[in-house]
Amino acid sequence: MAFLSPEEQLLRLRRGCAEIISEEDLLAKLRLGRPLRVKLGLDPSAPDLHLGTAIVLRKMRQFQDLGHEVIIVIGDFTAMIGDPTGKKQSRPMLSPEEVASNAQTYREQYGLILDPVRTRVTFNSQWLGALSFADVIRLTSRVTVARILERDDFTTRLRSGAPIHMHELLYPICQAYDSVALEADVELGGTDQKFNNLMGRDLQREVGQSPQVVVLTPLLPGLDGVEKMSKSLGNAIGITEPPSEMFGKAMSIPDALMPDYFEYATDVPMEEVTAIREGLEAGSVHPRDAKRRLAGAIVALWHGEEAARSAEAAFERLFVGKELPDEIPEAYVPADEAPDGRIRLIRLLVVTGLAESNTEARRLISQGGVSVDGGRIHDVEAIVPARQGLVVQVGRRRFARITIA
RNA sequence: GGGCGGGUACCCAAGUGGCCAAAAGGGGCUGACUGUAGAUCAGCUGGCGGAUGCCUUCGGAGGUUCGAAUCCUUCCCCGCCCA
Repeated sequence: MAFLSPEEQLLRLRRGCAEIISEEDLLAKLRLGRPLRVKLGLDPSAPDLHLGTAIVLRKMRQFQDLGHEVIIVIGDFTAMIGDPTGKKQSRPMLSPEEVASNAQTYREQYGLILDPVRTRVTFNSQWLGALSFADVIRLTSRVTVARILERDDFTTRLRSGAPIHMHELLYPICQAYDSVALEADVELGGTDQKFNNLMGRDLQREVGQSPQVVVLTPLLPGLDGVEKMSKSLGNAIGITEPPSEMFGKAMSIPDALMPDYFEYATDVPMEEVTAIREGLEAGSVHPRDAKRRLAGAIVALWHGEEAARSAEAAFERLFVGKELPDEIPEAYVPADEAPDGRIRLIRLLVVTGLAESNTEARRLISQGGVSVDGGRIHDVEAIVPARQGLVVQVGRRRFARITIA
């Protein structure tokens, strides 16, 4: 795949990008005829790879496949600040031991998308930690306060009276310095990273380096269709989730998001994506069918065609046919919870973790959300047999198969 | 350093001595409907073996009172303005 002409490379790289700053610069760099250094900064927390984070990583993989050098920068040093972008908490710096043990985890996780042998993983404490206070002063002297405050979240917080701490202002500068330290040719990032990435360009220019090209990928909205996809918001589809889970979640995205998901989260050819979008708009394609195609394509990307087909079949049985799923998680009930082979339903729900408290269990039962062996139970005080293999269902999709332990 | 305004449940935000486990909205959960979801409608949304009852919760710690989210003292934290 390597040795494509610069123009052809640009053509491929452009697909699925939100913005490239700038295409001319990228083309010029591609024409240098050497592998470009492509940098991506990532949070040091345990990798949480989902369809959203996969977008930028897959773009990175594309650079790899075109013969370029990719470098992942784990922001272990900048984690002390916590990216002011989100509500992310700042966290203490990792110890060298933690860094070492995490490095392996990153490698494995990112290896699911990137080519492991050609991926360099670095930690920015390596160079940021080496700076003296005098270095920091010299560095910050190159950036004006007005320039930093341009950043949208700072402006917003300032206006709304929310606190902004001094060290947060340093975050963009730190990230920009990563690019300087690595002499990056290209920095990848989500659109929310635009400011930080552009700061890298400025700083590189300041120190006499050729400014990096900024390649921004779109942020994928989560299942709720509002917030961006993130594990902590519970609206994510993880790339290692089992096929049926993945399929079911994909089916639950809002209709309006389908074109975006097709384009950014699957390999479905753009011609087909366009055809589906037009069909949806014209009413000639049923949204349900389009979404099945989407869910199938997502599962196929991570688990293969075969898994996609069986996931669809399972979905059909479970939701359309309202049958039990193939695999029901086991839940253990200690034998002494049911000395006479019977147990209060309320207690059963709590013991199996299907309800958090007796009160919640009561609530669920009285609202008609609880079934035992397929039969809905409305009596809050019901006592049920604590039998091996008993299937308890709460709501639409939470199941447990009882094992007496 | 000075002046002013704030800190309430997952979030936001009312409440200024008892009717406050604490309004409204958001979020979440359950049900109905459906194409899975969404939208819509209805209900629920601190805990306690079944309670006109008890426990925990209104920044922290003390205090006043029969009774405190509400009053007092003190401490911590945040914002704005002035210097």
